[in-house]
Amino acid sequence: MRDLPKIYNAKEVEDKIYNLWEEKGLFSAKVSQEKEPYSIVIPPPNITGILHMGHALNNTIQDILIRYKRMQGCEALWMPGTDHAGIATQNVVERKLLKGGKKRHDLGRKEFLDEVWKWREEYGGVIIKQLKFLGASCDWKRERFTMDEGLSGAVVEAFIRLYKKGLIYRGNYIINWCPRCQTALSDEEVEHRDVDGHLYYIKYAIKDSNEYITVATTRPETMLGDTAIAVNPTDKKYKNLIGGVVILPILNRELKVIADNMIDSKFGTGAVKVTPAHDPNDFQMGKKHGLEELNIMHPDGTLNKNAGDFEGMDRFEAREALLEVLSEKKLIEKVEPHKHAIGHCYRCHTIVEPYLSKQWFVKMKPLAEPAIKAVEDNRIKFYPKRWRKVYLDWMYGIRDWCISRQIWWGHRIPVYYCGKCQGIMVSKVSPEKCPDCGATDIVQDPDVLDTWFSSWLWPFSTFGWPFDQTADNKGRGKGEDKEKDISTQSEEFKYFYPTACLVTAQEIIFFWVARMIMAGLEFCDEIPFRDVYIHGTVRDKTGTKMSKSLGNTIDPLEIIKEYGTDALRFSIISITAAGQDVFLSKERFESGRNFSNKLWNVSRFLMLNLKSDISGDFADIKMEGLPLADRWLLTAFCNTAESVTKSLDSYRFNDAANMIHDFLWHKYCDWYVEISKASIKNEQTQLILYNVLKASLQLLHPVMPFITEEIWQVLDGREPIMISSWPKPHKRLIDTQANDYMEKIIAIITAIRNIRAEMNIPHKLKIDVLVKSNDNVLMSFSEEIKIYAGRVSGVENILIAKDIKQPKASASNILDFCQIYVPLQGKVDIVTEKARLNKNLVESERLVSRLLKKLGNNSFIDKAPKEIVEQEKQKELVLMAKITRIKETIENLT
RNA sequence: GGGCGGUUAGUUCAGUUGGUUAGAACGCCUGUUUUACACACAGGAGGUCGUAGGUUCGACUCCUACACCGCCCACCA
Repeated sequence: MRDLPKIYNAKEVEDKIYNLWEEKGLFSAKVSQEKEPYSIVIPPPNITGILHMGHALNNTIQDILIRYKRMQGCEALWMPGTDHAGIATQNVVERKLLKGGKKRHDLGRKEFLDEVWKWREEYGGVIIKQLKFLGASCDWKRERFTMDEGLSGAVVEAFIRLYKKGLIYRGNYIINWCPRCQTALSDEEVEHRDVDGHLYYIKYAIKDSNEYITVATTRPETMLGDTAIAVNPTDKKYKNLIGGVVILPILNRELKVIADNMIDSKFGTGAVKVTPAHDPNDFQMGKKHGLEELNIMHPDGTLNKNAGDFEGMDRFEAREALLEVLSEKKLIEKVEPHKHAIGHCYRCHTIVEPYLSKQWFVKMKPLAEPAIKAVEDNRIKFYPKRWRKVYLDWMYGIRDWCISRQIWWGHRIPVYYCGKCQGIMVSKVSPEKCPDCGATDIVQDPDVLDTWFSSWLWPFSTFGWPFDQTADNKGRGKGEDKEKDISTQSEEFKYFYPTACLVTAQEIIFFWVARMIMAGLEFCDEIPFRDVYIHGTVRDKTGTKMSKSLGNTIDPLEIIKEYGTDALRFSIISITAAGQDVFLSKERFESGRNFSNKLWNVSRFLMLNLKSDISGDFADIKMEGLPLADRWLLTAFCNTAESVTKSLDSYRFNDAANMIHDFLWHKYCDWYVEISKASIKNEQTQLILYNVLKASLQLLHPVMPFITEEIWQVLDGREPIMISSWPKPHKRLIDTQANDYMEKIIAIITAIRNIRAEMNIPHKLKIDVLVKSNDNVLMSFSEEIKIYAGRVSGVENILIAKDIKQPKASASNILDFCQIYVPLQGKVDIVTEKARLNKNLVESERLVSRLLKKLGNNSFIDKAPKEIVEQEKQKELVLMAKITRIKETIENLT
C-alpha cells in the first residue's frame, strides 16, 4: 500500500484511471458463451452536440447499469456512437458558410457535403471525448456513426424492404414545412407552443348582392389561396347560401359556398374560408369537394405569383399588408385576441407552415400493430410504468410518417426516376437504364431521409444488420475492419440482441423508442430491448428546462472541473428519484464533492493505520469472540449490499446511491472508524476496516467509478475494481442480535453526548456514567460499552446494573430501555434539568395518549391483525414504564 | 379539449404493496482545531404531509372532487 496525497486531485486521477481502463481493454465486450450477455445501445448523441446535464444524467445511468452488470459477471456491452443529425448539422455548417458569405447552393451538393464531412471530422467527436470525461465505459472500438457505410446500407435495405411491402408511398399532401430550413418535417418534429394571436373576422361579398358573409381566420394571408367557403349543412343562418358564390376580397376570384359537417357552427361566425393548399383540414375538405389546391407560397415562406400584389413578400409581412388593404376597404368586421397553439420547427424554432408538397411516407399502422402487442404482452416493460400508457395511446392513434427531407446532409433516398417514361426505380445503386423503356436518362431523388429513419435501426444496424448482404455489410465506415466476416457479426447479433435496457428521456419516446420497437419487430422479428427506463428531464431550479438559448444551463464540464466527475455523477443520481424531473442548481453538486472528500480522507486514515502488508478477505474474519461493534458493522454492511443490489435491479438509482452514502459516512466513518481507533492495532479490526471499505467501494463503483478505482488500486491493486466481483452478503457475517444491541449502545452514547452538550461539559473533562437497566444481555456487553463510550463520548467509568439509585446532583436521560445518570456535583442546575426531563415527559405522554386511544377502540382490537395489536400493547407498556421513571427522576432531583 | 406528473421541515426532495415516534441533504442555532476529513465532528431547533369529503379498526400512503404549479398530446378555423 502506498500513501494517498492529502488532497484528492480529481482531474489527475480521472485521466490516469480512464487510461488504465482503456489500456487494459476493460470496456470491450465479446461473444462469450459462458457469460450472460447484458447490452445497452447508447442513444447516439448528435455530432453537433456538446455535453449538457441531460446527457450527463442519461449516460451516468447507463454507465451505472453497465458497470453493475459487468461486476455481476455479465458480458456487458455498451454500444456507443453518434447520430448525423441531418437538419441540425446542416444548419450548423450552413451558418458557418454564411460567415464567409456563402450559401449551400453556391457550393453545390457535392462540395457542400464535403464541407459537412470536414466539419464532422473536426468537431463530430467532441461529444465522444466528453462522454469519456464522464467516465462512460463504452466499448469504443465498436463506435458507430449513422452515416457509416454499414449503417447507410442498413438504411437503404430498410427502405427497399418497406417499399416492396407497399409500406412506403409517395404523394402530394399537406405536410409541416419549415420555411427557414426549407424542408418537410414529420409531425413529431413540430413543437406546439401557445401564442397570443388574433382572430380576424373578414367580410366576403356575396355575388350579385349587397350583403357579406363573414369568416374568421387566424392566418388572413392564406385567404389569397382560398378556393371555397364552407358552412355546416345544418346551419340555418347560411342555409340559402349553400351552392352560392362569394367574391374573394382583393383578388376578386369567385368562391363556391360548400356545406361540410366538419364545420362547427358555434365557432367564429360558423363560416370558414377553405384553403386546401395551406391547411390540413381544408385539404381534406378540398379532396372531398373537388376543390382547386392553390399554392400561394414559395418554399422560403414568401408569397408567389398567385398572391397578386403581395408576391415576393414574406408570409408575415404579407399578413400585415393584407390587413391594411382589407381595413381600407372596410372588410374587417372585428379582430379578437385569440390564444392558440402554433407549430414551430424543433431545430430552428421558426413557425412551421402547413404546406402542400410531394413527399415520401411510411404507412405506420401495419408496423404499429406488433409493436403495440409487444408492450401489451409485457415483452417490453416501461419504467416507470406510466409511460406504457403514453406509448400505447400514441401508437393506437399513429399517423403516417413523412420521411423525405429537402436537405442534403443525410441518407439519399434510394429512388431513381426515368427521365423519359417517368418510371420509378427503387434500388441500392443507380440503375444503368430504365427497365421499362430502356432510357439511360436516370436521376436519383434529390431528397434525403429523416434522421430518425436511420436511428430507428440503431439497435441492430450497429450489430451489422442486414446479414444477408455482402456489399453493405462491411462494418464501420472508413477503412476499419473491412475484412470482418459476416458470420461473426451475426453471432454478435444473436448474442447481444435484443438489448437489455434502453435508457432515455421522455421527449424521445415517439421519435425514437416507439419507432425502434417497430423496426426491431419488422426487420428482425424480435423486440430491440426488454426494458425502457425513462428518466426525468433536467431543469433549472425554477423548473424551466435547461437550454442553451435560455442561458440557464449548468455546464457539466465545469462541474467536473471544479468538483470532479464522481461528484457530478453522485449528486445527479442521488437527487433523481425514478422518473421524476431533476431540478438543479450548482450548490447541489457540493454533496457529491463532500462525499468524495470524505471517502478520500477515510481511506487516507486507513493507509496511515493499517499494516502495509494487509491481505485477507471476509473469509479470514473470525466471528468467534468478535466484539459487538464489529458484528454490527458487518451486519449493516450485508444489509446495505443487499438493499443496494435490489435498488439497482429495480432502477432505483437514487436509493442505491443514498444507501451507500449513509452506510459509508454515518455507519462506517462516524461510528465504526471512531470506535475502532481504540483497537486499531488489532488484526481483526484491521481486517474488517479493510474489507468493509473495499466492498463498499465496490458497491459505490458504478456511481463513482474514478475515486473508487483509485482508492482500490492503493488498497488492493491486484485487479481493477471495475472488473471485480459484485459483493454478496455473507450469512456468516450477519448477527441480528448484535446489531440490535449495538443500536441500543449507540442510543446510550448519543444520550450521554446530549447530556454533555446541554450541560456544557468541556470536551477534555472525563465523566462517569451510571446506566440502570434490567437487560442482562446489555449488561453482558459492559466491557465493550465502556470502551466505545470512553472512546467517543469521553466517559471514564460506566456502570450498568439493575439496582442503581439515582445519584444526587446528576443529569439524566431516560430511554425506552434504560436510565442514564451522569453525576455532576455542583454543575447541575435543577431548573434546567427539570425542563429537560419535562420535555421528554411531555413527548412520551403525547405518544401514550395516542396509543391509549387506539387500544381503547374495540374495533381496533377486534379487526386489526393480532401482531399489530400486540405490538401496540408492547409500546404502551414500554412508554408507561418510561413515564413513571421520568416522573421519579424529576421527583428525586434535589 | 384529452392525458400525465407534482403539492411532505426555511429550501430541494425521499417515503416501493395502508400499521415508523414521518426521513435525508442543504440551510439555521449551540459547541469543538478530539492524532482522516471545517468539503469535518458532536448536539439541537424545525412538519396538524395542498384543501374538502370518503373508504378503513387505522390514511402521507387507497378513492372522489377542488385549487395551484409543471409537462405531454390534440387539424376548432
